Amino acid sequence: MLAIDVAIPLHLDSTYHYHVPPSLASESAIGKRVLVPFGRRRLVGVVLGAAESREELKPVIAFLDPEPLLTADELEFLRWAAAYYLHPLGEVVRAALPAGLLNPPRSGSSEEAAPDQRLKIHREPFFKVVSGSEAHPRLGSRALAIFTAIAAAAELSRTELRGRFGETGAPLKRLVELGLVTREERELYRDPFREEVVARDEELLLNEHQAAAHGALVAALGRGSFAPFLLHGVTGSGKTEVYLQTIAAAVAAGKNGLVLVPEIALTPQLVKRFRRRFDCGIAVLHSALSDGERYDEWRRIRRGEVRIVIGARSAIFAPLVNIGIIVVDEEHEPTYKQSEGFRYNARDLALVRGKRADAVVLLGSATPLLTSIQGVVEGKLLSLELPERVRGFPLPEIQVADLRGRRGTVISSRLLAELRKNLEVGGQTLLFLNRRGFATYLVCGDCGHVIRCPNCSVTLTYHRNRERNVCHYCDYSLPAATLCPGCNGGAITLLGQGTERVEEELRELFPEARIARMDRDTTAGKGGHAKILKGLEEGSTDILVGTQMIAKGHDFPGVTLVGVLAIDTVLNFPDFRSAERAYQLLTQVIGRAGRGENPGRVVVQSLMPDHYAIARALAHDGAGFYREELEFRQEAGYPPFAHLAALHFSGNVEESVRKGAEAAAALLTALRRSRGGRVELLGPIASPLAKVRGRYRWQLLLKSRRRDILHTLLKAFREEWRTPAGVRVNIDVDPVEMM
DNA sequence: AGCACGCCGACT
DNA sequence: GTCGGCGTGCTC
Repeated sequence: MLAIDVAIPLHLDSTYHYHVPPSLASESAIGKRVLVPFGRRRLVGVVLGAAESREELKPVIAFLDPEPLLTADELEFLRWAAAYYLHPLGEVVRAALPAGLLNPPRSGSSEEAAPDQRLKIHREPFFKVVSGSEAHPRLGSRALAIFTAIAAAAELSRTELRGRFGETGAPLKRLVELGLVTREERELYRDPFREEVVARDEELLLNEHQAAAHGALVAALGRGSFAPFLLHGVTGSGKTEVYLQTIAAAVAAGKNGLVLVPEIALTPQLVKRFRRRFDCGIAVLHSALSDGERYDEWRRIRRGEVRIVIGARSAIFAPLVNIGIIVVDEEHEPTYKQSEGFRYNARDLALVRGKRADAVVLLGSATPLLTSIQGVVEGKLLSLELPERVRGFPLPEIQVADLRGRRGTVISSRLLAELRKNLEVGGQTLLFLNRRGFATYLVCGDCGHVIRCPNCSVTLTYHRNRERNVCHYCDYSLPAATLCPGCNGGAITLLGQGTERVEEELRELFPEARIARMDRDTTAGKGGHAKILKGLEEGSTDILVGTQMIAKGHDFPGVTLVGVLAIDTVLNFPDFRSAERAYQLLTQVIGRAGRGENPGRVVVQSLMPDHYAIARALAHDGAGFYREELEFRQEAGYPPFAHLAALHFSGNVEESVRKGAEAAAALLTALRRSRGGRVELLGPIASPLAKVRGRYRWQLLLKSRRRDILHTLLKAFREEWRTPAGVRVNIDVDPVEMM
């Protein structure tokens, strides 16, 4: 009897086997969803392949798809990812499919009922006039009007007809019966944005560097084998145009293109440029899509109706076939990393998927990861450089406002002077501060009590427009108290400035200026980003204050002043990559200035203006920064070639999580000894035990120079160590090097 | 993740 | 005497 291997979307280490009753045997296929009994539940899994038949196997209940959702090749890729990230395959598969497809059926629904009822496929009848047919003399006036309308439009949907004629059921039926009109039911895709009309545009003339990069990429496409590139181009150097023209070459050669962007809500301009440039089908997997809309986009891709897919990190799993090129825009962005559940890095997976598909992989950035720079040095990545801004536009002029000895300064006198000047000439200003809220640190002036989150033990941030103290870690909040909860008396002092405070101060300083703020608090709703960015684009905003989201990929030629209020908060972040992050952020923010003939000005405030990450960013000296950072890491014992892995433990009971982590540490130490060492146990790091969203968490950090050894050790750990009940372990493989 | 099985405290 | 606490283990 036929038996199959099924991936179950639960946190389980193994896959499960079922037998297929003869009546269903013809439906069984790799990549289809299958409804199976599991314990006393019924779950939806995915068919992985054939299995050896055994007597005890339970039978599958039903196959849920007429055609497979995933190809064997895609499943192989997911298998690889599951093994590499040491994560259950079923959950990896779930991450790769549109949300909801693997949800279990609601209890009580019939056996045949699709478990994806939430994701209804929309169908719509379309009406077309049969060629050569003429209005029938016996038609009523309504039917005649409808017939004429359909004839004029070539084809009309029922919705369109209803909009014009009201209820159209009877006359349409008659038209069809008379053979004048055909009715065809088609699936309808939901996408509120597709209708947006965009004007075509033409390819831009490439400058010498762009042309050289483009030439190398097209040549690699022509060879049809895996070729990974790093496109290192300064801000404003025209990387996007290189992407566009290279993808155009791939499409012309009959191949498809996949484009990953850090966060699609922040890159509407990039998407628009693709829509303007290409006539072929484009799927955009943006975060504003509902589950249903996302499912529709997914099906368009699956059916081969699109040639180009643009999306955020999960788009690396898009069911696109025949991939010629994968672009990872802003490859240094930390958002490529999924940090919950199945922890993967889409930037790394792009290289793996590209290799499997014999595709060109193009990692683009003005501030690449140190890892990528090292990849170039080692010959694993091919380097393409765009050292100049397009049309020779100059880089902005930068000044440093040294904050040493001026504690508590939010806006230095130098920045204030520049702001005033810029407002006078009608220029726009971006102000960057890496902290939202009003005050980031609340302390009692009398007893010194600090207000902390009871769950996460981090300090709460005061938000003035909500009048609440909020934990930025778990979202816990309290009504803002003016009296100290510690001594029931002393007044709370507000320390540490956030974007809300800066906005308020600016309104006092420049009452006539039009000021906006962009951070997670002001961009919450659908289209929140777009609204704020539009204000800047249309010139109805003079000053925009914001967190790092203002640093990302927009071109605003009107911005002639950029102020960086406190880059030191990034630099002093407790992470060995903090210097790299600071350099990247600073360079990106600086790059927002003067995207045009006007070079613009930048003022950077810092307590550590001489730090190499800051100094090199200010000098536009990327090469210098990477050289110094490499040296620094080698000295500090964090060579860029070290691999890190974190074991995350979480559960509801403090004791079991701590004990679990301790037992894991002991086991890892033992394993390391028996397997030759060369892995360093660094953790526990940061807070030994934190409570986040009601769950206790603990993490262990491992470091090794050899990925294979680290990986073997982690794998052995997964196999040998039994997770205590109530404790969940996630392994975060953070390959600092991964080519 | 559920869901059951299984042994120890307060209830109709 | 049972109802039910959640610790432990299993799910083809």
